[in-house]
Amino acid sequence: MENGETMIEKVIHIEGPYNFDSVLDRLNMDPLNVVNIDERWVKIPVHIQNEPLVVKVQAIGETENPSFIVFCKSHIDIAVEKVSDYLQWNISLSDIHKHFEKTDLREMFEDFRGTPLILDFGLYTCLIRCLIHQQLNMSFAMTLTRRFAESYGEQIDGVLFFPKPKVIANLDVEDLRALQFSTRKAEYVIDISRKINSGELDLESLREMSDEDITAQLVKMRGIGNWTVGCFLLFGLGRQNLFPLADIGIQNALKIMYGLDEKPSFAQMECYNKGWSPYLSYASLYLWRSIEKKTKKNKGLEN
DNA sequence: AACCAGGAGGAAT
DNA sequence: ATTCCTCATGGT
Repeated sequence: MENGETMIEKVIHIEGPYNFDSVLDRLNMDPLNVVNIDERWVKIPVHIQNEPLVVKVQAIGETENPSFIVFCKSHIDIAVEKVSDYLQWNISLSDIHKHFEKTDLREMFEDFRGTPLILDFGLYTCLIRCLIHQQLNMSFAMTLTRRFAESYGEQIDGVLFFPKPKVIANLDVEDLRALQFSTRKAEYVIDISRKINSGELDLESLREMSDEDITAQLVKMRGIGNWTVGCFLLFGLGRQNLFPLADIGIQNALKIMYGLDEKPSFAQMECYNKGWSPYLSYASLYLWRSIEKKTKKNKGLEN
């Protein structure tokens, strides 16, 4: 991109509302992502025919009339397809906003209008990130993820590509313990990587399956519980009707929203969310958004 | 300085 | 089928 090699580019228009600045804001919370808030772009690591390729996406439109320029060195059409999936450009947020106008999340959806669900950059990436995030505060979870990616990933054109299953499959528990993983978490991550590497677990094949079938299959594996499958379905596959009951963030958001003295029970949560189906994932997303703290970096950019 | 974190597994009921 | 305990370590 900066090295003089020829770039191909393509302009994409999509249906609004779609607030790309909120996307950049979220991506920017993860130090692994290469984001420029002022110039409104992000560089996304994709694999095309097993070859790594950096794709830069820059916004040139606004929330109600969103458009982008996509830049990369080759395979522009496949690259656009990939980033369309990751950034969920094919999902109509106007329908979803219409649905929530009739619910008690109305204000929240107005406040964050056009905030799309975005996916992790790859299914393996998503699954491992979910595993690492289990029971950890966001800050430490990011630290662990960063150490993991920097230690075993690959840096290409200034973008860090997430480690491949093959590399992690060959590690010992001690290697991840050295990064301050717990022994258990290290075992989970390595075991699952080995299963993927050996072909015993094929994440791509899950794309065709129902949420229920995927859950049944994944929960059997050591280290993957309901919460992790929920996150995988949501941030890996972009399934629209997930509501992670066990998630402390959702619980805290509901507690604040309804002015509860304690975190809500599962039964209460099921009761609140009745009207939000079949877009529970978006309810979850906006609830998370409602309690997100801004990073120091973003605070500095306000006003 | 306790208590909690965008949980999960295993043992003890 | 539930309830309780442990795991590692950083944040608050």
